[in-house]
Amino acid sequence: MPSESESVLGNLQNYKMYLRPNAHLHYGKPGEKKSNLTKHQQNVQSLLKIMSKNKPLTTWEFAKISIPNDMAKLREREKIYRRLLVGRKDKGKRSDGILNLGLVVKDGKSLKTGVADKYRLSLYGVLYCIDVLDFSNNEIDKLAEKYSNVLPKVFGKWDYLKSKIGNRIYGIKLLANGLLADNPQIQVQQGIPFYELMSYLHIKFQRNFESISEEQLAEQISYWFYINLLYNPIGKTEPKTDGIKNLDVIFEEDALLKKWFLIFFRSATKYYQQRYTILKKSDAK
DNA sequence: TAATAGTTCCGGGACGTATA
DNA sequence: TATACGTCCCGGAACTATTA
Repeated sequence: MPSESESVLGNLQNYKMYLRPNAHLHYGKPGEKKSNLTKHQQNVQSLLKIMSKNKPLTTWEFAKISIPNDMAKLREREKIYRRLLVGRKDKGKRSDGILNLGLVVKDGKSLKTGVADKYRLSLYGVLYCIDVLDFSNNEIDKLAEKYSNVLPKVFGKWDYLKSKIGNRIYGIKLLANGLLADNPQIQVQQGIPFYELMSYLHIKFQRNFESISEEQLAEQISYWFYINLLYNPIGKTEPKTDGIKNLDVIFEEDALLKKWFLIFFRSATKYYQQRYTILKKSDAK
């Protein structure tokens, strides 16, 4: 049950068009030097970084990570973090926190004393970290480990995927950078339905422009990830096989994953067949 | 066992400074 | 200059650990 203080997430187009530029505006852009950031922006980024390395935690626990020994300073830091997350009220005016923008979500409760909310990055928070915080591959690995249950088909299989495709796994950076790859001008090798599948992916989720559940968003991101692996710039290496068989390297030891992807592939095929039939019937001759 | 101290979480506000 | 932010105050509730 999302409360009024939490934001509603949209699909990937929404991320590209609104959330990502908005987050850049408020909390910093990729490649921006740390010295150019306001203190507030640095605070937000350092909190996001802590979140990327941990499971869901309370504001108190986040503060404790930075200040383990000094109670007075710890209380102060806890307050800073809580205000960054949930916003604050000053002279009757309310200003939003990062929970409101959608980079962070509540996930679970701590019952140590009373009830306290736990927080973690949203999927877009994850993408923002990869996009802006200049993560090394090791940091992405760590993030994938902690967020494996949020993005099960990618982060949940991270080590397996890495053993199969190596560094191409970090192609997730392209998505974080806002590259949806649904542009027909992107050139791929013949016989690879890269553009067709990417386009269909966006068609499939277009109804979710304004609102999407986290599970559905994880699906969209996961499809994007595997479709992206089909991409090979022309002239680099000749493909040994055609079409989505290129993904068999990954799928051969994971039948469920293969099935999941094939269902998507077939519904794409069906979609284009139906469209083609409509065109065919309306041909003036 | 009962009092005391410490921890975790929440909230409000004053006030000076930084940012637009 | 209006607004947002940082820093420093404060107190209450509810629980746990320590001490006497």
